[in-house]
Amino acid sequence: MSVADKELAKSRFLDFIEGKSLRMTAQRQAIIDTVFATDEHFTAEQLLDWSRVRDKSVSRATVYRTLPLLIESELVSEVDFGKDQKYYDPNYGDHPEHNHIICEDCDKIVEFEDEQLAELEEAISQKLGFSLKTQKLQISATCVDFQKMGACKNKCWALLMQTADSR
Amino acid sequence: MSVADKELAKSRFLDFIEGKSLRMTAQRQAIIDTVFATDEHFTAEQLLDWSRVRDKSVSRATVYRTLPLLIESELVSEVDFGKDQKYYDPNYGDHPEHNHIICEDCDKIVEFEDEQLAELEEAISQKLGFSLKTQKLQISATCVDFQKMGACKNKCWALLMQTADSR
DNA sequence: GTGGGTGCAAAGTGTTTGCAAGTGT
DNA sequence: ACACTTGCAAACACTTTGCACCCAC
Repeated sequence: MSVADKELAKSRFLDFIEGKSLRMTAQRQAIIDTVFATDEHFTAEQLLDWSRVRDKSVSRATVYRTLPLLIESELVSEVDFGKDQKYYDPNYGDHPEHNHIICEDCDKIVEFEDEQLAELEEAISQKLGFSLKTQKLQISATCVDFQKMGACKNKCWALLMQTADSR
Repeated sequence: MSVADKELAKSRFLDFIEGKSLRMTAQRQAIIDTVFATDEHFTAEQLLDWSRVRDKSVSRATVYRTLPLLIESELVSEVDFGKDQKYYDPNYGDHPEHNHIICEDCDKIVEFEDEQLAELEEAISQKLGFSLKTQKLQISATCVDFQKMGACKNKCWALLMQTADSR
């Protein structure tokens, strides 16, 4: 997601806010700046932590109250990796196709789109008597690192970060 | 899932239990009888209710403690429809391909498999440098009822059941 | 000024767990 | 007899909500 795309997304959110005659507050500002500054998937708790770096006054409640707005405005989407918490994906606005491939070992996530896949899904839906609205494909796999070396760069890094946090 | 298949699944679970030197209790019996008596997807709470019809002494704790065994034995799988609770699928043993199409309105679920889809997923994974382990495709759609009549048979029925429950 | 927004803490919801008593093998 | 199981209720983790104060418009 380029810098220009991020700015576009942010201004689209401002339009959305205005359209519903909602207000732009410092806390919402901090939260949306945070959301549109990352390409990564995040949890509500991470979003809280990161937003607090920008504005210490952001509360957990406000994060949880802002997330539905981001989802309603279709700039962020909920994704479910079968972990306990919900994850949020800030790249949705540009790429509604929404497929993920996840490394079982290091949780590395790669997003992808595929025209042929989309067509096939449409065809299957019709055959079963449904009219496709949205779809979600998740592939669980092992990444190249793991196949070659039996371990993932990503995982080492995550462990290191965790250690740093708990200090 | 035929009656014979269900019996097979049940006996496979008994083997699994025995292999781990676990015990067959009246409560587990009631729970697995319930699981292998349905083709439907269910939640932990539904499984509790249904199991209690067979054996009133089944507790919520036992249901939650038995579900992981069913999953570990690969006879049931967890599915995530993005609702708040986890759902469980008793048809997994026979059909590990595991794709679902769900009506947005009535939550009707149809399972399907597709060879072409499986091949395409494999190809995409390779192209991205991953080695596919498992996959999960969920299509959200509207069912024929809804398209034709703006409402679903299924939904009426569910509402009726709910009313009956609360009496 | 007013209606929406906020933080806080309490309440919810679905799931897990510690414990003392019970039971299959 | 022993280790595995159970029900109960308390504990958990994540999310939502009621309330009194606050602030963007």
